[in-house]
Amino acid sequence: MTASRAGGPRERYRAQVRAEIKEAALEQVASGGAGAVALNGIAKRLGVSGPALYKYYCSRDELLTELILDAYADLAAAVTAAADATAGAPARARLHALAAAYRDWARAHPQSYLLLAGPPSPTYQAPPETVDSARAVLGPFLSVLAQLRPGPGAAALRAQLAGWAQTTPAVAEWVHTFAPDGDPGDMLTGAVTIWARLHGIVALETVGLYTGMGFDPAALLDAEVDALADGYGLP
Amino acid sequence: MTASRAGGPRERYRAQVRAEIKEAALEQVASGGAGAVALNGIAKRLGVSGPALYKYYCSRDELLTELILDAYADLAAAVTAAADATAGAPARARLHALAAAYRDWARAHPQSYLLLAGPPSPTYQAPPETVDSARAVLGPFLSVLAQLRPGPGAAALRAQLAGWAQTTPAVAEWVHTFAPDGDPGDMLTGAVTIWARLHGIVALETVGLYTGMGFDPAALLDAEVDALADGYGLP
DNA sequence: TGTACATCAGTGAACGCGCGTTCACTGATGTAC
DNA sequence: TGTACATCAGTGAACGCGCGTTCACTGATGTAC
Repeated sequence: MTASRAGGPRERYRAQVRAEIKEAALEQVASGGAGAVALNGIAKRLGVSGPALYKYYCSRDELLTELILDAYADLAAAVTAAADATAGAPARARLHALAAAYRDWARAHPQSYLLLAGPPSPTYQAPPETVDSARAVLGPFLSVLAQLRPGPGAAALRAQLAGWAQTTPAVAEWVHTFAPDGDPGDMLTGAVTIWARLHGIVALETVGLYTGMGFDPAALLDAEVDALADGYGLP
Repeated sequence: MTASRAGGPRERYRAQVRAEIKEAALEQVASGGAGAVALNGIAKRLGVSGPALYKYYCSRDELLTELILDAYADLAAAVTAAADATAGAPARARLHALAAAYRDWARAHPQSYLLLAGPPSPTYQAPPETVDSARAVLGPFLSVLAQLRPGPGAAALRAQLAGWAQTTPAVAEWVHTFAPDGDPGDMLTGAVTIWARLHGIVALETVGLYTGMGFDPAALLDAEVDALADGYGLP
């Protein structure tokens, strides 16, 4: 038997073509959202017949899933880079930096952001890996929030999330990785809160619902980050 | 000439059929999002040939636009009802009620909410009426926020929005309608802030990104509303 | 009240499109001996 | 080093689908006199 060996020329070629396919698909996403991703269109752009793509992806949905996972990874990398770049700075300043990195990524790849924000098509079923990917984005925020003192208002939420961490070891471990000294309930409360605030601001901006309203979304983002930092007593 | 008179039987029939078409379209939206809206499918459900629909809507996009406007109106009605039902109650309690009404509407019509939250298709161009419709949703929040004292953090945002109200009479008028005694800059700041927070929480819930996270979105919503009320010094 | 006519809802056929996907195949490429 | 063979990327034709939209038309319905 003559199988293609790992790292062999054929396998390397495969990886490269897969990357080219994803690149073309990303251009389609950028130009018209998830709905614009069409295998035939990709094939045409690569100068190849349609069925050829089935040597690399066994369905359109599989390709979409990879695009989503890539987008998550990309966004996570941007946020992580901001966390690394501000290591040692006061928590509030870091939070501003992470939030700005999140928003900037969305502005640079608006349609990719919408890909993460919603189901790409009625029939599409999100695979479970996407949940892990979302965690990668939120992780750096955890490390920045490590010293938060949650307000009394979110008691119910905090209790629920503390319970989640207690019953789900993977979650507790994840929190511990990014915020070793933090209380899991507090940390998760902070993460979920900042996540929702970020998404709200960025999603409305991305779909264009601020159009015609005379304000800079960055100002709203800053105000919300400050409000959160105030509420949590961050320095 | 024998034109069909306003209120005549033919015109009444037209209105009824248009409503049936929208109803069928709404079912499609509910089952698979905006992408699932297909004229042929609607025709089939109404027991009518496809081209017949063109007597009522001259294109698919026109139908989509009506669905969006209807959804906005429906959501606005739900929020307004909550405002009316709590007239006279403390601002904080009313804010909770409006936020809950907003979320409840989204939970009752998740796909319709997604219709508002994003462009239904790559080619679709949102008509300007939708902006006015969004205002109708936010209006009741303005009246509830009438007595807010904005924190110092949002100075930049407040200044920008105050400027917008000054240069755009329609906006100033709109604010005045719902919050006659409020400062336009403060009012708009509050409205935009609560809007983004609501949308963040509700959108993440609607697309299912909280799946597997052990908390009740209502708890998050309550915590965020409380935080906002605290920040704005609402009773 | 009766009749002739204009209106208009609805039909059926057709157009042209692009889609995802399958299949049997060809021909180049890497591999094993 | 040369040769025979297995592998596998890519092709072209085809399937079946549903879509939005147009067109010329029929037949019922409401209206005007």
